[in-house]
Amino acid sequence: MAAKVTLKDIAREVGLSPTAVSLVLNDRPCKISEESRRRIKEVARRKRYVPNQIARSLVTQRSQTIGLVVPNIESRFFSSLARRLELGCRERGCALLITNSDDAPGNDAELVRLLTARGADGLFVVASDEASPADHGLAATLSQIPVPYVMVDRVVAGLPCDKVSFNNEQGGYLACRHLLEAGHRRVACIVNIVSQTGRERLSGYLRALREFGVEPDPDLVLTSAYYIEDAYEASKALFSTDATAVFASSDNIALGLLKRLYARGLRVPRDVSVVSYDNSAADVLFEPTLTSIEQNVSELADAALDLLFRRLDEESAGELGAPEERVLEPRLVAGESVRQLSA
Amino acid sequence: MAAKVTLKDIAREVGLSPTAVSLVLNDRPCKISEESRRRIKEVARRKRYVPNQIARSLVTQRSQTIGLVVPNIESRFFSSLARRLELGCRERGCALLITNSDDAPGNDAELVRLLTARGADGLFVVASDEASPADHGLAATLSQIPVPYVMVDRVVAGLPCDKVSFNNEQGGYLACRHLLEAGHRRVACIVNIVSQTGRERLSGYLRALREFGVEPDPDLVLTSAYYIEDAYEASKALFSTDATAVFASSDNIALGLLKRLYARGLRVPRDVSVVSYDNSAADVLFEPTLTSIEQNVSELADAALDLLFRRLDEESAGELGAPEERVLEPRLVAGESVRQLSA
DNA sequence: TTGAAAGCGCTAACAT
DNA sequence: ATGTTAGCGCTTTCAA
Repeated sequence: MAAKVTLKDIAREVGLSPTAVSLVLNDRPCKISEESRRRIKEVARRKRYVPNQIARSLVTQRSQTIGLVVPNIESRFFSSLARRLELGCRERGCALLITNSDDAPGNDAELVRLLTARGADGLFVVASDEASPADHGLAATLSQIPVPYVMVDRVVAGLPCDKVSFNNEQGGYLACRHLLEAGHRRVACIVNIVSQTGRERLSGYLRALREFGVEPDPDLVLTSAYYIEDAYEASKALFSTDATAVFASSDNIALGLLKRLYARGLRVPRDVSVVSYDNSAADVLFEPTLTSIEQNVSELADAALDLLFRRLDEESAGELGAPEERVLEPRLVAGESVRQLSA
Repeated sequence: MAAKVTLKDIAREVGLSPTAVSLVLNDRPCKISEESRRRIKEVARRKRYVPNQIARSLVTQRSQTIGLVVPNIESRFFSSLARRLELGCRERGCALLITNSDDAPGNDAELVRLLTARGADGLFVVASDEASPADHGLAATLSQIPVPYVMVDRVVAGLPCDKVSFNNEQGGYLACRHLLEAGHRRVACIVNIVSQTGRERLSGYLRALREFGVEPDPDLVLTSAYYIEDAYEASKALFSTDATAVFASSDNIALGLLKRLYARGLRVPRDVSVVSYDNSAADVLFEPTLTSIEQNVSELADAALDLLFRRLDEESAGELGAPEERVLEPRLVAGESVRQLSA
């Protein structure tokens, strides 16, 4: 454990002022003689000077740090998102402070405060899914923080701020339409009804049914909680229906469903057709490959980065524009898990 | 975006000094009248005062922030680790700054510097696996930073510092011994030879063979790179051997292997027995369940937290002790993927 | 019971 | 071409 080296140490050793050292080390346009520059850099390197960001932040009012709140870093979707955001921030000279809310709405607001207290210049916030559409704790906290932020993926309605998310309703619609177009009429849907995201996907599913003139059957809408095991349990109820196809509205749900189907000796798509959502790497295993609704994480991250850093630019430039909301479209990627029913 | 409120603002409003406000808001033992206390707290709450951690850090020389360098946050193992470390840090009043090295040894050292420059009080470092056993870039950087750190999971030999890791050699040994005990004699091993971890597991495999008097057969040692697809490719070579069992020395390798076996129409354990390593959630899907070598992430995180925070205590107390290295033992968890051969 | 003053390490005006 | 001064927001002696 080496000792800390400060600007002043270097200044003393070189026999110049701290200012001169600061100027040179930051490559600022100034008139310091080549000779002095050389010596300053020499000494800095030899003493392994590392500038103290904390001190710099205090005076510049910029920490070069961005905060991120995610519900669950263990989920593949969020860890990918975190990774891309971190890359993007680093490219722009910032570090990313990642925090985990464990999907507990109470934590969201606390983490937002913690992050701003630590001087984050801006925030990416993925709200807890269980947050009510107008979560007041979070909304109130966000409206009071002194830095720009972007709500990502899960969006609290009625909060006028920058937002990026996927169109979940459309995702559900695409999934169900695909099954209907393949000739299925008894299409089940397994959904986490507690989740805002899940409800949106469900309403897309219903829209597709309506569009095809198919009467929605409550018995075909199965509810499952978040985990694979929950979906495994929920899927049992399928066997007492005449469904020929299932829309599994999340990756975990798809995994639980498939496990259940296999355990029962059923084959996909021979016996049941399946459309999944947001295929995780795990699905690479499946023969046949799964047809699924894909959300492009990079696109999400890029949009969020773009929005936040634009805001930061605007902020330092003076005036900032109106909040912007971007909705990204999911895509259906055809695999081999849907059987074409002959008419 | 609200404005920033400082100690001074409150002091002015209450008509007391910043000192008084600081004392009260930090609950320091001091003699400020109950009446003043009340008013200070009142105003602080009303104005939604949030203390500026940056300023505080500058004077206390403590940022209440810990840094983490992981090779790949998208990997389940590391994201779980990150989550547990973050929880542990938060319990202890610290935030965790998570950074991703993309398994590039060059990034390790840079991130370590970045984190310390940002005033991290301590560091958890998971080295890039491809870092040579005595990676000098990283080792040199680490030996010069002014804060304590713990090397986690992947350990650079010859660096005298706190370390926590799993015994990979023992893991390989347990896996292979289990197969040998089940009567298998033609036991293949698929391993990422580029990785330090992989090589250790391989040598455990070889030790088990020696112990059972089985001559190692080079044809049964297959090399694969990191990803599932690599393992899928590598596994093809199995079919030209007479192996009855396979030790898949990582989770990705197990997935690629299984995909290959299934594609070929082979069944586990009927046709081939398999022992996996570090089962990820994905494996929950398999029927039969996989026998595998398990590493307890919580244990790893707890040990790392314990070590680092003890160091931090020692540091502020005065003298600090000698580096400590903890090696955790993996466990074999029996599933149904190993067939007992009758003698 | 309270406040003034100094200073953490750095940057940014403003001298010289 | 280089230095001085002031101050970011906070904590911490030390003095009143």
